Amino acid sequence: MNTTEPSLDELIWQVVASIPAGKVCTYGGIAKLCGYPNHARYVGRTLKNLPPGSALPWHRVINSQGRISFPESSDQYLQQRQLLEMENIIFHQQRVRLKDYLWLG
DNA sequence: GTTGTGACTACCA
DNA sequence: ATGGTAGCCACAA
Repeated sequence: MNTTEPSLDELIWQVVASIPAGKVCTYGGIAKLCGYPNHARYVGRTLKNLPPGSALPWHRVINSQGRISFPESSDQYLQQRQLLEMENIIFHQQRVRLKDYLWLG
């Protein structure tokens, strides 16, 4: 039997893909929208497993503190921050104001 | 089966 | 604000 039911990964991809430019969502927020409120870490793992050339706007996913979940010294941090700033998202020190940019679905 | 780990979060001092 | 901690759950070794 081939269940046409989408896997959790596919669900996550779909939700992430629907985050509008200039907005962000948290890992927990993605999980919640997928119907799995306690799977924030799974969202992170799914994004980590994305192929390099993926068209998914993975950079619009940040943590609940409004911070990028990479060490500040890493290339990944810089890349994600740059992509977000390119969408007119403003960083105050090392964080963005979720109040201004959070996408609620 | 157990253990350690992680692109997480909420809570508390 | 900042740092520590417990809870969380799928996965790899």
